[in-house]
Amino acid sequence: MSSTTETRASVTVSDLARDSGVSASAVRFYEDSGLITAERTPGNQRRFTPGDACRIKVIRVAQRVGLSVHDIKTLLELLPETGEPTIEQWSALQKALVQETNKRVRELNLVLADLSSDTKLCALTPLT
Amino acid sequence: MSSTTETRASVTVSDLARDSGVSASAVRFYEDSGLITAERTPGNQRRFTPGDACRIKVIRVAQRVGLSVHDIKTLLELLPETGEPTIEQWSALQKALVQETNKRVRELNLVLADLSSDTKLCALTPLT
DNA sequence: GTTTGACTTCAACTTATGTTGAAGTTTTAG
DNA sequence: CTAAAACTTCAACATAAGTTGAAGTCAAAC
Repeated sequence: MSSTTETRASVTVSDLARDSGVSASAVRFYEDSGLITAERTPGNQRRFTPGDACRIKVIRVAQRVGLSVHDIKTLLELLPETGEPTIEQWSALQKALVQETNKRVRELNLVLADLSSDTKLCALTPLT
Repeated sequence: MSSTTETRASVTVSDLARDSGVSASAVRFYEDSGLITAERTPGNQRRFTPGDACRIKVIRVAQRVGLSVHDIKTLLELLPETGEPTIEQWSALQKALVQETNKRVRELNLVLADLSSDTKLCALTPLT
């Protein structure tokens, strides 16, 4: 009854880079930053799980939202440190990302409001 | 018939910093970056015009939109290099800022769309 | 078993947006 | 005039998010 999908470490740095759309150096950077984790071969090479590509895709979406690596690290604590996340965990993460996105949208709407109330942009020289 | 408002250089770095809400070092940085210009006293000290506080306020709004100093420099080319901008010039700038803001909002809306079409966040393991 | 292509670590470099501090000069108040 | 406050330039530091390259090690194919 063991799962057929091998989730154990088998993905190399460059595999993961290819699968997730970031560079190999970024993959290493994310591991150094604690956004992803890797097992090591006896020879000390990194081995990721297939699910890590998912994790990196989440990182990329979060970056589009405007979150920093530090913020993203916090967000990813919604997922388990080990093994595949449950649907519920993914949902919680998704929800958090949606909320962050809406926050940024609200900030931009404030900017639009400020831009419209002209005098806030800058007190225009009053017409004579 | 000369104007009563003295627009000629009379504002020091720290005056401008106070009036615009940024630090003195930021004021110098913006001048170095070409976002604002200053005349110099015989002793080589910077002297800004009162209108420069406006310019810096625009810079700050533009930063809230997410524009870089480089982008902002381009934007500010909508204003005259010298003297007070006309209402039309301010309007053009405001319009450009609104457009940029809307662009960012659209980008965030794309993120929201991606977040909603779950499989884009990451292909969730299909429920058995 | 050896070669070739990945992989490892680590330090230095990059861009952006400033801040901080040193050493020296101007301005201003008295 | 002179002393204090503010100004000048310039170089170094700070943080974010990586990239690049050197020197050495590992894995895979033949």
